[in-house]
Amino acid sequence: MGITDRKKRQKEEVRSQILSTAWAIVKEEGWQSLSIRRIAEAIEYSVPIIYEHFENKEAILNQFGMEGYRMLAKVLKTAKDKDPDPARQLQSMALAYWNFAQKNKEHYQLMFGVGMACCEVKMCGSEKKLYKDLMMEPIMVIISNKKNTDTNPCLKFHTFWSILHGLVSIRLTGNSEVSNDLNKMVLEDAISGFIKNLN
Amino acid sequence: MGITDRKKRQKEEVRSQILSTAWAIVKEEGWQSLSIRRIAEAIEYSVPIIYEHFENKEAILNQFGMEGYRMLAKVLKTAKDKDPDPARQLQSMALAYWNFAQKNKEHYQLMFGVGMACCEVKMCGSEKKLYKDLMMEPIMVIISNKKNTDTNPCLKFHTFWSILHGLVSIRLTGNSEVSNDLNKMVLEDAISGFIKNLN
DNA sequence: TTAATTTTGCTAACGGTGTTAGGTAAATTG
DNA sequence: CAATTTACCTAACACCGTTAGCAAAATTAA
Repeated sequence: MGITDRKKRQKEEVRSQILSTAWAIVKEEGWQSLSIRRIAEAIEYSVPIIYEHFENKEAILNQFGMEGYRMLAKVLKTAKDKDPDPARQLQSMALAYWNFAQKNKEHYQLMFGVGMACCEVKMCGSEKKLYKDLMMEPIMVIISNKKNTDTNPCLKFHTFWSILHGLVSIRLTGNSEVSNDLNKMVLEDAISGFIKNLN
Repeated sequence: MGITDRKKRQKEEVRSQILSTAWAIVKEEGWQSLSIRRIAEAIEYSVPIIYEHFENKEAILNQFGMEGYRMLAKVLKTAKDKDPDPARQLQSMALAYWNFAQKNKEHYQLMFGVGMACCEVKMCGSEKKLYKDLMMEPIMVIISNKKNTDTNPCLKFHTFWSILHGLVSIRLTGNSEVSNDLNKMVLEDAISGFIKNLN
């Protein structure tokens, strides 16, 4: 039956239209602007049609989430394959990870629940500065005690903070299955490594 | 005038009721369940009353955001004051930071835009595993090449990932004012420190 | 005490969201 | 040509943040 074939193709076409339209909206205006109604309007179909292709809005988001993980795996693989040395592999993969997040901001946000529907806490400048200063001070003391004068304290503070925040937010968003105890061990491991490197 | 005094007190009372009720809702059901209407119902006032105390919903959230920063600064300060040695100060503050995030999950989410209105990307188990395996492999190689046999590769992978994710998500959420170039330098700094520590 | 004015709080609406029940018109089948 | 399936839409439900406009109460002035 060629007719049912064509119908299947047409239905598939609508499905991919939904996804591509959704992506266009996200790219232009961010995740917060993505709504079922806006997709429906853009593809010139009524709202319930979308629910014939996806169970709900989350199902649409999941498509992009999975796509993101596949893309990340791909760039990591190519980075890894460039060199047989494991240490250089790690360096290269780290850079690839960073580049992926930069070039695919929207994917990364979805994959790790970062900055979605954020509340724009920008007004607390002075409150932020306080805890920043607190963490910065001992770092500067350690640096000044060493002969290595070209160490950037601001850079070191940022490294310190990144380690902490990465650890915490991975646990908070439930992106990991490790226990609290292991998480705490990771913390101590990472920080002691940081301090060793500081000297 | 005692009357205007009492009125001011009563108004202040309503304001703090709004905040405490909002907090109760968040604690019980998370940020996604917090709505102006639910607060109004709980304090037994109509919705517009809330707008007499706060410009909008975001203003309410900002209160908790600022409170969070103040709390964080406090615990960091006490941690720092426990020891004059800067290295031990860093260790202690790192632990304090971690404990703060654990005990004040809701505050931390708000402060750093983590896992808010997240899309629950849980279905991509196999997709996740792929990139995990890729990053894990070179770590295991390095570990096995060294004599230190008690190094946990799973722990090391998590450290590696935390550094990366922390760096990325801080930049994505706009929680930092550093440039892309500096951010990249932090990346290289942190990773080289990690690898050095791995050996 | 009464009239004018301010304060206080409400109802009801606007425009938006995700989701679904129920009905109509078109296309396919018998 | 009639019956049935398929495709699709309208309209609603229950939420959301936000605001305009009005009624009642409290305060002040005469």
